[in-house]
Amino acid sequence: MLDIAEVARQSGIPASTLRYYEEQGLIRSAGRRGLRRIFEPDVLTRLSLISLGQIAGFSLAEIAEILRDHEAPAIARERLLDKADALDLRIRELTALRDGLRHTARCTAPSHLECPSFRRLMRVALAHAARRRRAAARAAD
Amino acid sequence: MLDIAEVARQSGIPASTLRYYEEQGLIRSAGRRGLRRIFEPDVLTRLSLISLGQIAGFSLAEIAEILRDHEAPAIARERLLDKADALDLRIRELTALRDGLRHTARCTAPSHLECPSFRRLMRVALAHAARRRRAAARAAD
DNA sequence: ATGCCACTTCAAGTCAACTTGAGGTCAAGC
DNA sequence: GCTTGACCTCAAGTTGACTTGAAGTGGCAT
Repeated sequence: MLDIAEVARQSGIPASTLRYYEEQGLIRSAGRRGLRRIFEPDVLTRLSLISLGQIAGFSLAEIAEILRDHEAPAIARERLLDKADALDLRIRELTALRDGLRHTARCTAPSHLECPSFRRLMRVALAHAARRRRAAARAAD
Repeated sequence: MLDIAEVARQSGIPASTLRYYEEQGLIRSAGRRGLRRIFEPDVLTRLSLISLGQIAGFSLAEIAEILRDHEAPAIARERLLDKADALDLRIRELTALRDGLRHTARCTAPSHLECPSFRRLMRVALAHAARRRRAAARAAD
């Protein structure tokens, strides 16, 4: 059994955040010793999963939902595959962007705006931004 | 010359956001017709660049700085290459994550936690999260 | 010339994900 | 048994990127 300071030390996540995660239902403590929370060691695994989800671009609310599902007998496989596909798209975008940045740094043309590959990149950017706004608007319903 | 509604229409960015961007020094209007802003058409290029920067993970403040540099005779090539390298790292992480998600969905092992590749993925996640926190702390100075 | 309504400003609100602070409790070492 | 200080709660503050609302102005079609 670990106290909150030990969990913080081993996970690298501040105690304030751990309390916040508990309040949000992302983790739970095994009980209390007096006032103080005590945690089972496997909370560290759960915290890894939470970090993983954050990198993947899930909100904490989504992560909470997935973790709930995960505790049920069946794992939400479809959800994971969806997110993998979304990551694919994002990876392609970031790759294009990276290449665009390298090109921009290398290219000695008088203006980057004359460069077709740079202009293509910008079109992708606006399209992506529009997509994000639509997604945000949908989520606001 | 374009009015704000036309810029909004062509860029897909709401007028409220365009005013906000102007206030933040990201774009500027060519002048006013009465109270109303009028924009030169090349503001659309600038807005593309802003979206591009956002995808790349720059904050608006960073984008403003880069755009300022960009207007000076020399382009901040080094900065761009730095960001390209940072993107490389991020792309590698996301790729690992995507593969991990696909594996997790496919893998029928009783518990993913027993799977070595899944466990490796989780270590990467915690390390990444810690790095982000350190970066945020540095930025807070 | 007049009325509409797209524009304007400015302050305040929102959202996620935390952090901070004040004031309180209690387990443990001396 | 007393102090210390790590822990607790709960409310409020913070940051970034905007949005919203109220109240005002003025360009332009009729």
